[in-house]
Amino acid sequence: MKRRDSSSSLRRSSPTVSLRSPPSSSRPPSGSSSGPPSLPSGTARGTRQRPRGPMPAHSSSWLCPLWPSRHLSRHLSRPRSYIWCPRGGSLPGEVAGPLPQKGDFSGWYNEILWQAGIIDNRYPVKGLCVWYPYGFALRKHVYGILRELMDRDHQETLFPLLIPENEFMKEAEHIKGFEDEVYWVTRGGKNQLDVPLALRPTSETAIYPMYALWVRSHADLPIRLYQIVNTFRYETKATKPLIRLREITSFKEAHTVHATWEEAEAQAEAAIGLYRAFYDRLSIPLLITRRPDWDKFPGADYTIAVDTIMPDGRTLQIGTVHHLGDHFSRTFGIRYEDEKGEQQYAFQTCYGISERSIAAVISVHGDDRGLVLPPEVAPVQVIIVPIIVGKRKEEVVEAARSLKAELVSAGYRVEVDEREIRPGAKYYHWEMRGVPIRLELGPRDIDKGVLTLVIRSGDKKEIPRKLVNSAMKEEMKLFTENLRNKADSHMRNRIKIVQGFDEAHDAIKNGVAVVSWCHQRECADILEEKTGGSILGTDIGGNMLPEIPRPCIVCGKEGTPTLLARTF
RNA sequence: GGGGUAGUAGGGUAGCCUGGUCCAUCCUAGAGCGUUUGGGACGCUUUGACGGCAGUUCGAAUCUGCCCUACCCCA
Repeated sequence: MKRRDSSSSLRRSSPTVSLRSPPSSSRPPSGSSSGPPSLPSGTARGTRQRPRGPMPAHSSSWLCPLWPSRHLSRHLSRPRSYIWCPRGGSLPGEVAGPLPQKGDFSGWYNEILWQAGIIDNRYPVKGLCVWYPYGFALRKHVYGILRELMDRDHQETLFPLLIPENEFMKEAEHIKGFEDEVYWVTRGGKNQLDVPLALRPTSETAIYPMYALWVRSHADLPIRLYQIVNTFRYETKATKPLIRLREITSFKEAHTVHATWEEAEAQAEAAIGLYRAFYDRLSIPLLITRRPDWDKFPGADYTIAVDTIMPDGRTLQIGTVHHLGDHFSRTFGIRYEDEKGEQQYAFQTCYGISERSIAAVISVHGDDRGLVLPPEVAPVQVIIVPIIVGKRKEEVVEAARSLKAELVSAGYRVEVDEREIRPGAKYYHWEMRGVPIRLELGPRDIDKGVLTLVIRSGDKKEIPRKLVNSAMKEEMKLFTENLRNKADSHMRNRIKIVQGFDEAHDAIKNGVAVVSWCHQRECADILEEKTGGSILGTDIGGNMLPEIPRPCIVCGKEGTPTLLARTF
């Protein structure tokens, strides 16, 4: 069975996994006397051991990532607003091991998440990750866009993490889809629970019993709610940070209720519109397809998914929209009284986006030097690097700070890097973190009344100090446009319209093959086997694809444009 | 689901086949001192590791078993 997205909700089948808390007697003694600096070496290793990956180098800043470096606090009193990254000044990785080339996507991806301070995947439970402050700031801005879009006609809510077994087991298809990957809470303290509690793998079964209570009349409809929560899935395959996780930390799931099937369909369309808008803001091009029947959400009438193409040519599902029909409303008893006074079952949709959206931002835009972030979501949009030489230090620092103040009041996220390291080291540091614009300010610039401006894409120029505000606005707009154009053309180049199996097989080595397919399962199986790819679905995005010939690539009957790819 | 490779300091390696008690080295980081500063500064002193559990043994990083974890390939 194919696995598509750990994030936005699909299925799985079989036994259940019990979560067992360790007997209290086996709990390691808490490192009572050990001071803060001993955490990484002492506590962590001694008791729980942390086998994976690189470790941030200096322990005190790992503990207190927001603390200014010692040198700085000693020489220059600096405001604490600095977005400080774990491991302080220079990263071990930046010097010891350069970032792998993006051509080695797997190596590049694993390394950049750590080096750019996004997440640390060395938490001692497989498949769980920790967000670094910088990564969390990126998440905050990305999800800020998502919230803004959702809030236009949805309301945000919060439902519990735990779902009682009896509710979870109500919808047959749904259970079959998830039961193999559900974590179960079976004990409270020393007592066995009467009713085992599932950690939500997705929240249909948490939300719909409440919807059954809330929905009374047609006047209550439509309901459009969403929540941003963590969800848990016991993935059995290899996990991958932000992409295939056992704890999805950032699942935005929307659940709507409507009077008719058609209204629900219109809502699904609207949801796709929202996701288009969301990814457009992130400059990420999309493929939009209707998933084949055997690959839809368990319990849905149909599923529409949005994917993007990763640098290695594989596709990543970064959002799904499901029309649930009345399957769940029948099992959970979500009924309303219509205008004629008759009880009717409601129709529902749900749709989700996860931190895969952030994986996409990182992967689609990043380059050999590190992250490249769209200005709208960059935690730091402008980094000011004071060029401090000898005697004019105070003057330069003051100039940098007042420049920052000016830009901050204009609404930009700006930092001054006052660390006592060489300017070049700072440039590399902030390039790795994807800061769109760097302003260098030294004695020579002050004398000339200019700033040296460097775009993350590489261009360098001088701008008059007085025009800095308008220049920022202009440069960021240009930068965003360039990002979008580059990503778009990159994607277009990876989509190939093909006629035969061999051609398809070749095309999916680097991207997506467009074939014509007749919707028959048998033909799909043959197609997938002969080409080594998976069917994403039938194209409904359209904007990327020209017309293609009609006969099915397998049987020759009438077909429709269908996307075939290697998937994550 | 199947197979492969590998876990030694924060990161990268050596040592393992042939067990021997100081686990070596490179980079980074922490503590300390000094010199530096327009594209990754440097010198000296110092701190820090054999994934876990069990077994074999006088003795285990090394041999055996189980577990955990990571990466790669194939359904």
